[in-house]
Amino acid sequence: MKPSTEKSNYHHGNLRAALLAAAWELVQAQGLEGLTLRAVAERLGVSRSAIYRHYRSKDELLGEIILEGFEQLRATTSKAASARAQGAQSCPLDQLHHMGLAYIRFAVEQAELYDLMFHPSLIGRTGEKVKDASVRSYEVLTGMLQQCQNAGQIKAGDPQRQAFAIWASLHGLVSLCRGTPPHVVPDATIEGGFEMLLEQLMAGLATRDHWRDALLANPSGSIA
Amino acid sequence: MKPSTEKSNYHHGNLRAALLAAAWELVQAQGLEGLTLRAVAERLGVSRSAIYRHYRSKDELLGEIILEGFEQLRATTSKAASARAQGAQSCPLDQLHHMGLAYIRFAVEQAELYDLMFHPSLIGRTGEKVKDASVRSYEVLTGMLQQCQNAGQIKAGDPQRQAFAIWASLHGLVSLCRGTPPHVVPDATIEGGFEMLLEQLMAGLATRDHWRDALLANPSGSIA
DNA sequence: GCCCGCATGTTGACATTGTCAACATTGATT
DNA sequence: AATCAATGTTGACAATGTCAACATGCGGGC
Repeated sequence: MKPSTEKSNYHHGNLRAALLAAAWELVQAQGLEGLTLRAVAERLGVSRSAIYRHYRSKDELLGEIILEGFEQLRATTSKAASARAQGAQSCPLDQLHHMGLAYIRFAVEQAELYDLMFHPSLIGRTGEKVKDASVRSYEVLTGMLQQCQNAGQIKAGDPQRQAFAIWASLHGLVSLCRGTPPHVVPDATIEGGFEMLLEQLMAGLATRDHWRDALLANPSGSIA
Repeated sequence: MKPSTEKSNYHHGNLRAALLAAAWELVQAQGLEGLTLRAVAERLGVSRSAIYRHYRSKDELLGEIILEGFEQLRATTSKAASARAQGAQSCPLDQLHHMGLAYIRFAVEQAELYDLMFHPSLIGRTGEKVKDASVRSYEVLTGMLQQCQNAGQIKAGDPQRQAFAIWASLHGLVSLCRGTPPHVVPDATIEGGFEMLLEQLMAGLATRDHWRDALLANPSGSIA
C-alpha cells in the first residue's frame, strides 16, 4: 500500500520534504521576508502548527534550506572547474577563473537563496551541519588554489588565506552589486566588476603572465 | 526660557533627538534584533506611540541611524587619510593604505552599526538621504585613487571601478570575518586577512614597487 | 478481525511587535 | 485668558512564531 512514488494523501505522507520544498519556493519567490511559516503551511493546505512535528523551529527549517544552498554552491563551482578540466588548453588558473564565474553566476541566479545563506540575521542560528557544508564549499576553492600552486601558476603561500581573500572579494562584490549600499556604483555591472576585481587580484597572485594569457584567450562566458 | 543645553522636561522637549540617541545605543548594544520601538520608548520613559510624532515609521528611524553611520564612516576614513598626509614620507598610496585600515577598524569597532548599514533586509527602505551619504563616503575612496593615479603610483583606469573593487574586497572581508558563513576560516584574523587581501589587490594595482615599500616601511597601526 | 498507542495534524491561545485612531495635555499666540 | 496646533497616551488590531490541548488515523498485538 505504499508505492514508492505516491503521495500517500492523508497524514500527508511526506510532509517534511514537502515543507522544505514549499519553503524553498517561497524563498526564491519572495526572499526571507516572504518566508512565513503560515504561508508555507497554507501553500500545502496544512495547518500552521504541523511544521513543528518535523522541524523544531523556523530556524531549523531555514537551516535546512541554507544547507542545500551551500551544497548546490559546492556542486556548481566544483562542476565548473572539472568541466574546464578537459578543455583544449586547460590549466588550473583557467579552472580557477571559471570557478569564480560560476560563483558569481550562482549568486545572481539564486539571488534570494544566496542572500539567505549569508544573511547576517541568521548567524549562529543555523547549526553545525550548515557550518560543515559551508566549509566543504570553501575547500573546493582551497583545493583549486593548491593545484595552481603545484602547477607554479600562482605565488606560494597558505592556500587557506589566498582562498579567503578571493572569497571575500567575490562575496563583497556580490553584496555591493545587490545594492546593499544603495547602488553606489550605478554603472558597475556585475560582470564588469568581476573581471575588474579578478584581474587586479590575480595580477597580484599569479606568477609571470599566466593570468593575462588565460584571460585574453577566453572570452569568458557571459553571465546570467 | 530656553537655555541652550537644557532638557525642557515636559513634552520631553527634544524627543526626536533623544529617540535617535536611544535607538543608537540599543543598536550598538544588541544589534538590529534588539532594536524595538517599544524598547526605545521605554528607555526614555515615553509611550510606544510617541515615536510616530517624529518618525513616520521604524524604517525612517533606522534610516536616520544608518545615515549617521555613513557620515561617521566618511569622516573616519577621510580623517585617516589626511592625518597621514603630513607624515614624514607621505604619499597617496600610503594614505590609501591607512584609509583601508580605518575602514576595517570602523567595521570592527562599530560592528553592530556596520551590520545595520549594510543589512540586506533594509535595501530600498532607507531613502534618498542614506544613498547620498553612502555615495559621499564612497567618493573619499575614488578621490584618493585619483590622487594615486596622478602621482603615478597606481595603474591608470577608471577610479570608480578601482574603488569598487577595493570596497567590495574590504566589505567582503568584514562580512566573512563577522562569521556570516560560520567561521569558515578559523584562524583568519581580520588584520591578517586585511593585509593579505590588500597586498594581493595592490600588487595588481600599484605601479613599480610603491606598494611594497609603503607596506614594509610602516608597521601598520594595530587594529581594534 | 479488533483495539490501543504513537506519530502526525488541528485548533485555540498567547506574547511580541509595528502601526493607527481616538483622546488627552501643554505650550504658545492672539 | 481662550484657542489651536504640536506633542504624548491609551486601546486596539493584524501578523507572526510558538505552545498546549485535542483529534485522527495507521500499524502492531491479541
